[in-house]
Amino acid sequence: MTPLTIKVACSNCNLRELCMPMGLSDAELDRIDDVVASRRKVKRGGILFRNGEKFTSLYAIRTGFFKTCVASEDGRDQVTGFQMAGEVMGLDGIVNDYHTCDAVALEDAEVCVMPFDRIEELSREINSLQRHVHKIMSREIVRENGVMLLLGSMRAEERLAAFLLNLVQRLHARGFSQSELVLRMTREEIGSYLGLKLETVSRTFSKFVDDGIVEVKQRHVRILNAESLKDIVNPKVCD
Amino acid sequence: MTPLTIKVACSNCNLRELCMPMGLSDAELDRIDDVVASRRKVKRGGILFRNGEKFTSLYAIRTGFFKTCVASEDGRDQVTGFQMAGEVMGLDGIVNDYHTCDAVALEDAEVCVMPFDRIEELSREINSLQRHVHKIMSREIVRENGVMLLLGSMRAEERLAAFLLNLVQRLHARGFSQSELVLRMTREEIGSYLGLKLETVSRTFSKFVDDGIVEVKQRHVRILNAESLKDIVNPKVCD
DNA sequence: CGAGAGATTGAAACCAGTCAAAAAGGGTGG
DNA sequence: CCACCCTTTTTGACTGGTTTCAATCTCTCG
Repeated sequence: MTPLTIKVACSNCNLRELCMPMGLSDAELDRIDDVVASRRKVKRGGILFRNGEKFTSLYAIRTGFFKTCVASEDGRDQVTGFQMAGEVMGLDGIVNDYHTCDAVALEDAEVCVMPFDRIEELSREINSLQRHVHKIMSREIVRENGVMLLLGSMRAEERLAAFLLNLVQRLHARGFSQSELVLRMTREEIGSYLGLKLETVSRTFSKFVDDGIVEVKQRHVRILNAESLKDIVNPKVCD
Repeated sequence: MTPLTIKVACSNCNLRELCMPMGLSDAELDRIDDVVASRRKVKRGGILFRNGEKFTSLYAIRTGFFKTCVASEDGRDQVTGFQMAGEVMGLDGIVNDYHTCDAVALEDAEVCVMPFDRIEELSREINSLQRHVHKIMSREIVRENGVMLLLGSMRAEERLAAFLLNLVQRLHARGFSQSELVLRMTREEIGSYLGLKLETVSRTFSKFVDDGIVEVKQRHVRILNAESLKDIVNPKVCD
């Protein structure tokens, strides 16, 4: 007989190869279970944390899909990232003890709440956890470097191509198709992330369809020619 | 009599309020001195570390001024930041054990080399150091969020205004003037950072001069009207 | 003093933005 | 189950900010 309730724990989470416990031994895994204080469900459109809110915890996504966005004083805002299962949110809050962005669920979601003081405590004892926390933060820095390159020097087609390739690659790492994906976000949110207007995103999708590179039906995208996408991102200079 | 050589140590560094040892007690300060393994001088134009190089250490700037830049495969590159005294470089290297950007000195510089395994070791023992390391990484994430907002949604004038205000604010924190600064980088490097061409940077400077907001003489900039700059960055919506 | 890197300025081209209208979905309530 | 409303998406025409290309100018440094 299976027990009625399965223990809330990293050790039996199917994301353990991707998420916080990555690279930990079984013994260490048991100890990290204490870090996950609780789970929290967030409905589509719901807010996990918002700009200005007190920072207490990091959040690991169990299911669902999020966007994070920052806003300037005059109301402009910018999507800074899209996060999926196994990814960690909330790192922005550490420096000033309050969050500097909003985290919004783009579909019904569930996250593991990891109080940061517990993480710090435990990572003093478990070297591989300490290392892992550092890597997660460093990975975010490197990711943002890439986005800066994209925003600073790419044209609309290059940005959208890079975006699609990145999404599909991350989905593939989670066992989904390499060529098909369902966008969880609107054209406007894609545009905000890529520094483009929603009309430009739409037009660029249409162009890719005309060129036979992708099929698009609303939010369903099928990549017909990944090589072309890669060529768009990194044009080969021939001379 | 003063000793002939002053010990290479955080405890007698005039940047200790700004740099790695920030917020540590005197006792802890003595221990963190061990982290700084050595100093390294980098000449103007010299490279501290480059993309692909093995990651071993973080670097705290003692004197001088750096830029960091990433490059895409097809040769495009993007300045991801300008760093000055007391700021830490190399965080990008943690995640994959090699650096993913270049760090180039824009003037003769000296850095403190801090082997990362020593930092990890010591931050297991000294809570405030652990916290500080986390804050430094988080600060970099938040900074990059701000740059994404800038690159994604601001126009040329807004970008340059934000850039000048940011620079002068950081210089002021280091005891320099609130209204005068010397740019250590070329128009092209500013443009790369701001996602603009060098001509656009130059034109925008000229426009600010015409508007009486700044005086510019080559790399010397005097801010005549900081309020105007702030208004440009955050236009007041009046309705 | 001359050479070369860096900066400024002008004119034309172009990519993305803006404004506007229409089409396509998706969800809700009768 | 269908009609209707609202959000999202697409497409067109036009505008405008930035880039591109080119010429000139200014400093710095050997």
